[in-house]
Amino acid sequence: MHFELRHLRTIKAINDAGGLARAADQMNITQSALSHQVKGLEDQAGVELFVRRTKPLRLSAAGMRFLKLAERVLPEVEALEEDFRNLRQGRSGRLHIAIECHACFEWLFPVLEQFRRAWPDVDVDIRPGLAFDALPALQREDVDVVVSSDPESLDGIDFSALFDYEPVFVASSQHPLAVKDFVVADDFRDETLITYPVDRSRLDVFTELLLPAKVEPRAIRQVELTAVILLLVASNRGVAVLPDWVLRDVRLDSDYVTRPLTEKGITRRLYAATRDKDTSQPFMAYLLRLARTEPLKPRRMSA
Amino acid sequence: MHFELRHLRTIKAINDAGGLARAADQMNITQSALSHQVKGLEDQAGVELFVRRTKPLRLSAAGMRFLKLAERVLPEVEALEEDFRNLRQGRSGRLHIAIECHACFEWLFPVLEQFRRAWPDVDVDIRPGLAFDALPALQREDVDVVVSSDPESLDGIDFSALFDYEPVFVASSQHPLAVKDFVVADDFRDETLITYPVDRSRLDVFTELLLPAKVEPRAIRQVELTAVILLLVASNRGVAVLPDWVLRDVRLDSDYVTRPLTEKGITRRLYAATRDKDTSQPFMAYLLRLARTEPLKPRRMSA
DNA sequence: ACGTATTGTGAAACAATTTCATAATATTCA
DNA sequence: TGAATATTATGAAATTGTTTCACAATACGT
Repeated sequence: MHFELRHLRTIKAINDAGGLARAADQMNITQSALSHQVKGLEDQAGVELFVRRTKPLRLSAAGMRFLKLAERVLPEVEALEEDFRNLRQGRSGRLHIAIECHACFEWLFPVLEQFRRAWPDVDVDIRPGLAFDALPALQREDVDVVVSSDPESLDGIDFSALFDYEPVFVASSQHPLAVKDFVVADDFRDETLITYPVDRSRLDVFTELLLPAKVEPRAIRQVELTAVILLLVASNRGVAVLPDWVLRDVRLDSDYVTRPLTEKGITRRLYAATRDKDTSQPFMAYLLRLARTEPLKPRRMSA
Repeated sequence: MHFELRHLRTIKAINDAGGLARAADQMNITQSALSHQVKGLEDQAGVELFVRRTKPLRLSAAGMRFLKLAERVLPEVEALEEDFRNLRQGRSGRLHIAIECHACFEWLFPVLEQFRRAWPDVDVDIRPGLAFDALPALQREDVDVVVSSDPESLDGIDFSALFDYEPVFVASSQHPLAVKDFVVADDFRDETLITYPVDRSRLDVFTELLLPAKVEPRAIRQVELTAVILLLVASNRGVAVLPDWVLRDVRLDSDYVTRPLTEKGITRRLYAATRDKDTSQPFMAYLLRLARTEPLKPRRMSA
């Protein structure tokens, strides 16, 4: 005994139309087909769904229960069908974002706020847990966008450049290094470096400066929140290296000094990784455009 | 685009089994059949339901929504299937009863109370509104049992005798007629007769006594509740004729007198009308047995 | 009781699902 | 990395299910 939605649709149509013949019309099949179908259904169910004694076919008590089920279930099914239609047309979808760079919250949040207004049917979320192994998760479709500054050549994955940024040294204006025009790797030897609590391989100071120069800071202190890092820096408990966009406000604050790393400064580029089949989806394209233009109007890509 | 429960079952099975091949095993079809089915479903939906890049097939975001639907809908469908299984085995069903005789509540209620304990899955109800046209309603399957004292020969309808009863005259012990051993039609000429608010054709006093004798009571007062009728009778505001089973307690009460109608008394028989296809259903047979034996142990059928 | 409206039935046409055999692809483990 | 294994995909044929056609049977209204 296995019911099908076809059966639910049939029962509902017959009830709505008030008769088998009229229902058949509405469903664009012959009355005969419906009659066979009802017979088959009643055989399967082993229960009489209709009162045969009367002429315009009417539902029996058991048939009524069937109808109740149909009226609860069919709208849900149709809602999903509608959902899929939207999805096919790119009006709805899922946008779960993994961020490898810990500081990206800072510009991503406002971007997503704006995105949400433009695409209310898209299911937006940030998955901070997946900082590790974000790209495999992208391939497995556990997430839909990965924000990263380390593009890899991966099958089926597109990397779209978003914008360039500069990892910038920040210290208290009381700090000895404040007198220098720029800082170099050796300057960190006697400093306490404050970083996000992530692996060195994903911190620009290390990958771009300290590891190549084989310099180890005197101490490292890991702090979760950007605001707290800045607080500690201001009270001279250590120094930090943060992306320039995080330091927008700090640059104007006389408690801090900001200095480039190396004489020329270091430039890094941020990318959004997406599955190639999604990259040109309307809402995805919209997000990428937004992420390229919105975060920092003053500072654009340099190349 | 038309989904079927088969598709929901497929998605759920693949998710539960963690792979297409294992799911096919569980569903007792070949892996190939499932593969074709999934392909067909994705074509219809126009949406990728699975991540093909990985090997044990996994649900995509859209597939997850489909799964959610399946997990909401399938249990409901299975519940109905279970329901129908019970119904086929006669364990569940509907028992909506129409009573033509207004006083039948008195014995029917306790009977149904006992019935409900024995058949908890049967949907029991009394439909008092259908006192008129109860038999057509029975044929239309609007109700399942009609309690009546007027059997008709009707196609597809069985009348099962339940028990005999006697319509009995009841009056205050202060009433002038209390001195008589029995009452006759003429005795009503100067009385206020208290009856249920139904048509005369369904009141034994009229059909069996007053109409044949062409006697009209001085006044008629219609009262809904049996207890209220008895109250009015006790305070000598009128007389009534009620079935003996209603008067069981009253007979022992010195405020009342009860007297037979005519010298020999009148005997009526109560029937339960059912559709012939239902009459031998287990729970229906149980109800009829109960209704025959339970109401009045002291008084059984006389013929 | 007759004509009309409605439902039921069997055989054939049509459409779908499933199987079989085998290819293609991913994953695992040495 | 490359074989061995596990898993999914595909095409053609067999099977099963659904619909149509033509007409029979049955209820309903006047």
